[in-house]
Amino acid sequence: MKKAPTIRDVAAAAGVSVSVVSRVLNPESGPVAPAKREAVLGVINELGYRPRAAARELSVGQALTVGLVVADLANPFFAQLADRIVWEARSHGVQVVVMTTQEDPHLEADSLDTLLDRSVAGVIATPTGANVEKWERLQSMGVNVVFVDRTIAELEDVDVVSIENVDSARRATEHMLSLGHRRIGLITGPVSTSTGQARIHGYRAAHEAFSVSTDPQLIRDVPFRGDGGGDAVGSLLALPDRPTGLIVANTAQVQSSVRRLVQIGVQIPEDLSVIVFDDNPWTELTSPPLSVIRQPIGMLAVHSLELVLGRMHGKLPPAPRTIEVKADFVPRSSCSPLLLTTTR
Amino acid sequence: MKKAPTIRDVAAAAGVSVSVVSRVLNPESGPVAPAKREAVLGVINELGYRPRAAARELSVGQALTVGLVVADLANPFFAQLADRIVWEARSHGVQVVVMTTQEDPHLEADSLDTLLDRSVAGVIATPTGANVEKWERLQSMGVNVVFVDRTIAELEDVDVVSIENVDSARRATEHMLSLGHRRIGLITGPVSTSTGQARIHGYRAAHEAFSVSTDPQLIRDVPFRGDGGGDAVGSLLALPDRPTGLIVANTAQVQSSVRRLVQIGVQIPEDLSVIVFDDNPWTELTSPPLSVIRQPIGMLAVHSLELVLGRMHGKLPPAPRTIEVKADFVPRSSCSPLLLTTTR
DNA sequence: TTGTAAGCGTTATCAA
DNA sequence: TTGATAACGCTTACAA
Repeated sequence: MKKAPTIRDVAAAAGVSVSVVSRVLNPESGPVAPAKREAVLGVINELGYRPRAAARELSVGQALTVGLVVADLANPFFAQLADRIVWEARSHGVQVVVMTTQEDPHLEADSLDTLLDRSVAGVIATPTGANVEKWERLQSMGVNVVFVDRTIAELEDVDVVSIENVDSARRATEHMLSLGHRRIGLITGPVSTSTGQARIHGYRAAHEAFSVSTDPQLIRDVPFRGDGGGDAVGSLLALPDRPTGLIVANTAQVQSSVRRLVQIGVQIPEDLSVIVFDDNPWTELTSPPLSVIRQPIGMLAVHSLELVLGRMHGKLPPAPRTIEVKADFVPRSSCSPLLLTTTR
Repeated sequence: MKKAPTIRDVAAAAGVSVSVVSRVLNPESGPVAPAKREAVLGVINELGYRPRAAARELSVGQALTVGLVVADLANPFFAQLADRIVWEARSHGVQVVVMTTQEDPHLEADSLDTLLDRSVAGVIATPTGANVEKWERLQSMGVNVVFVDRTIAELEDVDVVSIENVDSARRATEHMLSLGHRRIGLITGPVSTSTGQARIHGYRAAHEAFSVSTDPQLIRDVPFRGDGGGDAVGSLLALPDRPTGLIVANTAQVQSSVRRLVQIGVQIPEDLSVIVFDDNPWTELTSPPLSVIRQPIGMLAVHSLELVLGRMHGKLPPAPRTIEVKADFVPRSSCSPLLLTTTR
C-alpha cells in the first residue's frame, strides 16, 4: 500500500516549483521553458506520477465526469447507448458515472443529487418525465443537461437528442397501410412521455394521409416497466374486430410483446404483420425475422456527448439545441399484404 | 449559476463549528449534543446543503466509488451485470464508474490508470487476461479488486466470483451425450482465459464419464470479439464427419453463432442439437427456443459488490475469496435424441 | 462535548 | 518565465 507521488514530489525531484509542474500538466495555463518542461516530463514518467482527480476537482470546482442516467441498462437499447457513450467519453478523457432509475422518479431525484455532489460537468439522461424542478435546479447549478431519446415538454432550455419520432412512426404505419392493412394496433409508451405522444402522432398522421380513420381501441399506451406489452398484445388480439397489423413502438416492451405473440402462437406475418421499434440484436433471429425501425444508436450517443462536451467547454451558443436523427425502416419478413392475410 | 452552500455556511447558520457539522454528517466520527444535532440537521435541510464529494475524497484519500471494467456493455450479459451492480451499489451509497475495454489490453490498462486517478475504493472487472503487473500495482495501492466471470491464473490474492464453469460445461455436454450424441462441437473462449479452459475441461470430463473420446477438431476456441463464432459454426458443419450437437460456451459469440446457423438454414434440433451459454433474453424467442446454461447474473452482481464493499470496510479476512455460483441448465427445445437426428 | 487549525493535492493569482 | 501562496471544502487530530 504505497503512497502515490504528488505534484510536490515531482517538483522537488525536477528542481522546480509546483506551479511549473502544474503548467506542464495544463499547457494552456501558462508558458514553461522547454528545458524545464522536458525535465518535468522526465520525472513524471520516472515516478509514475498521476494527478489526483479529486484534488483537481476541488480546485477547479468541476469534475471531468458526466453522469449517465438511464432507465434500465438491461434494456439492449440503453445498454448499447451506454456502451457508445462510455466509449466516446473515454476518448475525450471524460469518465462516465452510470445511474439507473428503473423509471422511478424517486430514484431519479436521488441520482441527480448524487451527481450534483460529484460536481459532474454534465448529465446525459433519459428522463422519467417527473422531477422538473430538480432538473431546473441542476441546470441553475451550472450542470449541462442533455436529454436523449425522450424529453420533458415543460422543460425548455435543455438540449435534446432523439430520433425523428413522428416521422418514424408515420413511416412504419404507412408501410402497413400501403400493404392494405386498415386495422393496425399500436403499442406505445405512456402518453405522458414525449416519445409516446410523438409516435401516436405519426401513427395518426399516416392514417390521415391514407384517409383511414383511427380506432382508439387499437392504440395502447403502456408503461415502460412491467408486462404491459404482452397484456396489450393479448387484449388487442382478443378484440372482436382484431387488428391485422401491429406496431410496437415502445422499445422497452418489444420483448414482452413478442414473447406473448410467440406464446399465443400467432403466425407472423400470416396472422399478423409486425413492425417493432428498435433493432435489438435478436430481432433477425426470430422466425420470421422482424421488420424494425432502427434507431441509430451511435449517432444518438455521439451527438449527446458532443453537446455536453461542447457546453462544458462553452463552445456552443446558449440557445438550446434539438437534434433529431433519422431512424431507418428495415424491412425484413414480418409484414405481408392484407390480401394474403388470413381472412376470417 | 448559484454557488452551493459549504459546510462552513451550515456551521455559521447553526451557530456551531464546522467539526460539529462534520460529526453530524459522519456520526461514527464523534459525539454531538442532541440539541445541536437537531439544529444542524435543520439548517442542512433548509439550506439544501450537500457535501462535495471531491472535498471528502481529497481529505480521506478514497472515493465512495467503485470502478466497473467490462469488456462490452452491448453484450446483454455484461449489461445486465452492470445494471445489477449499479443498482446494488446505489443502495449502499456507492457510485459506479463504468469503463469498457472491448477486450483490448491497452484500453484496459488505460482504464485502470484512470480509476486509480479517481482513487476508487474498489474495482470489479472482467479482465482481458493481460496487464498482470498493472492489476498488482492497483492492489498494492490499496484498491480492492474483484474479478467477476473470469479470472487471471497468474494473479493470486484476488477475489473471484464466477459460475461453476467446469461443472456447467460438463452438465451441458452430458446432456448431449445422454441423448446419444457422440460428435459434439464446442465453441468456447480463448484457451488463454480461465473460462475457456474450464469449459473445455468440463466438456472433456463429460466425455470421459461416458467413455467417449474427444476429437480436437470439434473444439473451437475463438476470440470474444469478431465473428469467430459464426466462422466456427461454418467450419464445424463443413467437417466430413460433422457434429450432431453443438455447445456454444462463449457468451460473446452466441449471437454470431446462432445467426450463422439461421443463415445456413440448419434445422434445430433435427439437423443439430444446440445448447448455448447464457440465457440472453431472446434465446426463448427463436424457433425453437434454445436450451441454455443460465448464469445467475444477480448472484454474480451481489457477490462481487459484497466483496468489494466488505474489503473497503475491512470487514473481510485477508485471504482472497473465490465464490462459484451454480448455473442452471434450462432445457427448452433445441436438443433431441440422436436417433431422431437426420441420418446421413 | 466542542472548537481550532492543519492537512489532503491541485489550480490560480500575483509578484518577482 | 518562474515561484510563493492562497484558495477549494472536507476530515481529523488535538486542545479546551
